[in-house]
Amino acid sequence: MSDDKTTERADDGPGNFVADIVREDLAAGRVPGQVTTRFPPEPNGYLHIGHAKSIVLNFGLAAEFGGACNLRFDDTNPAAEDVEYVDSIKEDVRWLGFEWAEERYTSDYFQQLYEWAVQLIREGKAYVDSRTEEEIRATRGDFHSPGVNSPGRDRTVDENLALFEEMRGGAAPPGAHVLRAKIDMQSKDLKLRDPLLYRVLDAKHHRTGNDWRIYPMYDWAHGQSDAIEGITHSVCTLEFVNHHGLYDWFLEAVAADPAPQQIEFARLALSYTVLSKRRLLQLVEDGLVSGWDDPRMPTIAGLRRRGYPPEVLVSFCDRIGVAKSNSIVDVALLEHTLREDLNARCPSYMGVLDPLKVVIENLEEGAAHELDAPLSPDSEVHGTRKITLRREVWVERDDFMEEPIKKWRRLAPGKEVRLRYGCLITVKDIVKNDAGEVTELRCTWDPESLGGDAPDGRKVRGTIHWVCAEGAVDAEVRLYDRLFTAENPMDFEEGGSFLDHLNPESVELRSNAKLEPALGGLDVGTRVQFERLGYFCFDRDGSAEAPVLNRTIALRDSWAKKVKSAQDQKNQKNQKKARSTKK
RNA sequence: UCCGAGGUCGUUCAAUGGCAGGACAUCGGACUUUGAAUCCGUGAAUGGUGGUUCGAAUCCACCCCUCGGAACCA
Repeated sequence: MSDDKTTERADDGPGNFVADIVREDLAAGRVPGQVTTRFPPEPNGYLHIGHAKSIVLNFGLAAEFGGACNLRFDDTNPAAEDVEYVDSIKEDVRWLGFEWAEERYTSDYFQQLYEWAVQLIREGKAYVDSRTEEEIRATRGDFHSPGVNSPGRDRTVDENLALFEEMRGGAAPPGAHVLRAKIDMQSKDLKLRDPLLYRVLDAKHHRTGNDWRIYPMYDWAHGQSDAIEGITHSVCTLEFVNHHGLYDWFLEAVAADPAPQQIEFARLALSYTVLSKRRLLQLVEDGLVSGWDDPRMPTIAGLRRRGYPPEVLVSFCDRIGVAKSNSIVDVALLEHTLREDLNARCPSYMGVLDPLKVVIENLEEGAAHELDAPLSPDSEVHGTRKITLRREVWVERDDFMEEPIKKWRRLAPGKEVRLRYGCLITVKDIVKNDAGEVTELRCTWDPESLGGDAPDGRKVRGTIHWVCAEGAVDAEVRLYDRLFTAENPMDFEEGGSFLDHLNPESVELRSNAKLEPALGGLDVGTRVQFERLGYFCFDRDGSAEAPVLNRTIALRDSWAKKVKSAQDQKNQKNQKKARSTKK
């Protein structure tokens, strides 16, 4: 074999330091039983592509090392959480292609957590503080000064037990008492300055109803839940690095053995995108998008509706790597991954978004030429479909220029172009309305070119898409673009907001689109390429008779890029000129 | 200012004391019945200063920069 070298230097993809840690732990015999991870969303919002990174990491670790990954809803704050979110989260994880070993809820552990808390009180490691929220905050100290001990620290075990029962049983109103761990108010690790374990909340929990009034705080609940489930590697994002000491302290305090290990990685940030539940919620609530699944949203539901296959998100997460340094991934990488997948997956049809009529004058009225056209230029996998050429066809308005710029290959007066898989036509006359708008192109065709080949082998550089007027399917097409115009939408001027960077052209409607007949009656969710335009997905807003399509992403367009950069240069030159003449 | 986590091409991830490499982006070329896809190619980086070493992105010291932390949120 000639590939000794390639196997020796196997391309093992981008880095994943978490997988490295697991591998080392396994090699050193530090993993009791099987590798076990969990994906722990709080059911207070929809999942987005940032969560996909965590999902792929956690489920991927379990798969790679033959272990298991649980889905755990971290539902310790009934005020913010709801079943609506539980359902959407499950749907999204499944759609991404992952199946959890067990579906768990932190609320499943409320009883155990409570018993452990009582144990901590008995051991003098927790106490009830009866001061106000403000007092507690004020005595915590800050970065530079130590905290001051709470008077609650001196209460006896029995006193604490009795007070804790008041909290649990209903005698104490919300805010009257909290349970705190007795650690060290002088610690330089602020998280260790007697953190709260429990607060009293008068809220109905979406699962436990009114069974409980005391609700555990994240830090108290999370590590213990990990321990209960036998999680070996508890992977979380970087902002929890500051909780690491407390995570370990709680585990040690209840003698969890073996103890899970918390590992922090950098969450995903994407250019031209906002990924924070709070801000996504704001977009939804302010009506700036149509909902959580608006095709412009970076939510899993939004991307799904936009036309992203789940494999694209997984493969994207695989190639961005997992590291510890905060970074912003270029959205172009996502778009590249998308196009790569769609190019292989989608059959290519023809659709005209902004139709302009072409009449082929020397093509006999009533005549119909039926042709077989391939559904993929590069492979046989998609087969062919029939298209029909008649006297009247639709072409893209953008494909005609009355006064063509240089290197223009498409329709222009006197110019010959190819109708893809159809024939060669030449523009003879332009018909305009009173307003001076072009309404019709009168052309002639070369009957010898039926199918699109030049009979004498002459070079025809321009090839455009078209749709036969008779039998065309009317459709609405929505052209989506990036939601924000700024690379980092969070980089706004003082007094402004990320909304200042909203792209006013993030969606454009083409309500008069004409599609080839083969596109009629396709199922919602079907993905196709429109030749020369991009990839499109049938949306649920449409019907078999009146389809609605979302543009998932445009094809790469090096011509448009060239035209634009030429224009930019011109503008710059003009500006310079203007400046120098001013002087 | 205290504690903690980080700092490698434009971006992102590698190289774990031994020739700084891949992907995306950029630019150029070939091909083309999608100005697509594909193929080929170009340019581009170790935050700084000292030290250890035959040899340092990697080890040590000091400095600089970025991010996170003082919720009865997760």
